[in-house]
Amino acid sequence: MNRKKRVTIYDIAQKLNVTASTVSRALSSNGYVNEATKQLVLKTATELNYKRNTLASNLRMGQTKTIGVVVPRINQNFFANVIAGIEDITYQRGYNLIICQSDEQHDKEVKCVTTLINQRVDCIVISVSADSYNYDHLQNVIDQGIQLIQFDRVADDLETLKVINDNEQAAFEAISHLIEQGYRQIALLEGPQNLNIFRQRKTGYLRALQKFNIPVNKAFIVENAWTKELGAEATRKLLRLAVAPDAIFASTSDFSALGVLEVANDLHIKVPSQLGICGYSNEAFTAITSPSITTIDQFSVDMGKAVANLYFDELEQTMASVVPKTISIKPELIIRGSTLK
Amino acid sequence: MNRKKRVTIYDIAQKLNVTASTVSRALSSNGYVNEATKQLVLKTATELNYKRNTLASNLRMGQTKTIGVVVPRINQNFFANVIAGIEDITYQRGYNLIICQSDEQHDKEVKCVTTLINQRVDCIVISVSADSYNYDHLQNVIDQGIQLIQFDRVADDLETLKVINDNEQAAFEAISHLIEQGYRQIALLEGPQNLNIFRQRKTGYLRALQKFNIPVNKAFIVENAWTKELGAEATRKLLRLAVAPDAIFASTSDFSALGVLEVANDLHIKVPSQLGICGYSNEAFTAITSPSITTIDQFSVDMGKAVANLYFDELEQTMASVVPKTISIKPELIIRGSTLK
DNA sequence: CTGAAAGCGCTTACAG
DNA sequence: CTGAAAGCGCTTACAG
Repeated sequence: MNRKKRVTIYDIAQKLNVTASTVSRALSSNGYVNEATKQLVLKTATELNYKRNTLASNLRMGQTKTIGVVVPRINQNFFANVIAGIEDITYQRGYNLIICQSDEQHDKEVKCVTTLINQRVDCIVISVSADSYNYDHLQNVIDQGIQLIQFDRVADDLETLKVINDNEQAAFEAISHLIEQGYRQIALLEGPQNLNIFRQRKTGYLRALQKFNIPVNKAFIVENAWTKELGAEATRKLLRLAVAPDAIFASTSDFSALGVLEVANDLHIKVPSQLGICGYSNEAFTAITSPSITTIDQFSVDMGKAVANLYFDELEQTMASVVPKTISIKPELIIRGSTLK
Repeated sequence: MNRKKRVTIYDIAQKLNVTASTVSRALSSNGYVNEATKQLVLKTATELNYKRNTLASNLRMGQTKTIGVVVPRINQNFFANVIAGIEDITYQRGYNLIICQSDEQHDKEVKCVTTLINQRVDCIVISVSADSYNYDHLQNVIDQGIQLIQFDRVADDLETLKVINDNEQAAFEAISHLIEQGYRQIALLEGPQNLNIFRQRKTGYLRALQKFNIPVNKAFIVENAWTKELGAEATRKLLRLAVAPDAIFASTSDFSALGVLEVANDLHIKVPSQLGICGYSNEAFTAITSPSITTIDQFSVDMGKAVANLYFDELEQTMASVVPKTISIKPELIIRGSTLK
């Protein structure tokens, strides 16, 4: 380690013939310090290019002003946006962010959480991975007295602060819209049902069909059509059915919806007249396909901000044990060419 | 702070009637410890749900195993991918990442860097903001004895480790391709020239024209057409020229190229026959527009991995002062419909 | 208003 | 193989 010797409060103290206590008080504006001394300390600190050692400070103070974030994938649009939103708020408050990605693997997620606990972060913000099979590691966070906020993909049973999208309502509105446009044979591409978000979207789908008295056709519900490729594959199968769907709700993602669109184009099936398509997430590309794709905007940056604000709001009531609380953000159906007959 | 008292090595020591020294040695597998004692310590540690306090450990050890990353925007595809790449490698090495975004603002960038210095990160990885006007803060990093790696947008003069794309060559190849396709009136949408990447792309553009003996038309070079809107605006102006371009190289980004394409479509100008379009970055959407857009892939995830690997490789030669070194990644021209006559 | 002292939780040379 | 002690760089009650 070619680490150079760094200047500490002792260096400043020595130079000014005072003690470290005084320097510390001057630098942190904590406790009484003679104004003249204070100015002198401040001046000397910049002269010597002093940088407070946050490590030592944190260790002493028992808090790190750091929030740990665990997401399945950093470079997935939705999560990147949530992180940006969190950063926006936490930065203003002088907090740092430690970011980890679980790569959708439960084991890696557990390791990430452990690391964050070891780092003594003040709060852990998490959206669980797709193959999560238990939540002991999250319980552990709570047991360690670290704040825990879940967002988007949450473990329902765990009583924590949560920020979610109203997925059920969004799906309900999407399907209602399809029905109003005259579609009747509506297929659902669903995601892993161990994730709350996909369960909820399915519920919204079923609720809408029920409301409009449209029978559920099990052949129309395709499991795990998450990617573009899987969406395309599912579409090919669906379109081969004796009674083929006249609309497909890719509840997993816009990528999946894109797969649907590409297959439709390949087969010269006209969208939206012969086949309606609705995606989920409002990825940038949905606006520029032809036709453009109807989708659902999740307000991801706002979601991140809500997460961060929740932390700061709940922290104010510092001593009190945290009351579980869920903030639900209402997504918005963005109606575009792919469903407008 | 409802922080609970956490279990420390002293708690374990007390329970086992040994000292903290022994516990520490057992936990870190450092120095001699009786195998039986060691197992006992390990067992007790898990029983008590002990988590090492990384803060204290780092303070004592003088390193944090943490890398700070500063990017203009976390939720920009390119940067999100680079971060994911960095994370992939650093995670394997047990390193943490602290992420900051400068929001393209020099002042915020300076603050981010200061925070990271205070955090005593072992290394700072940065891609500078668009309005950077000096690099004192980066010099400061070096002065503090912290490793500095620049990537993509770098301060050329600063002698540090760098990972860059060969922007000039990429632009050169893109323009050469356009010329080979028969385009002769090639316009350039350029980005802020204080950023090296945009200077280099311009150089590549000029070099290609020169090679093929095509005179430079100053009216064809449009400053600062960075976004979709600005790209569109620039295109409208360019197409109104007495001698209008027959191809546009949106060297700033694919978003800009998308703006070009949309204007062309609006004006019923045929792409690629009447107008060729080339973007930069290989954003996902470029593959699915119609026509699809020729662009340049930067291998962003690989770039992130290269950054991280560079850190670990140079660290091995620990004591030696770091020799400035630049790794150049060769981007790849992705030829698509928008330039294939 | 300032100083002396203890302590945050760890690690590690030094004895034994 | 284990313990006693010092120290990483701060902060803060307690005296004065």
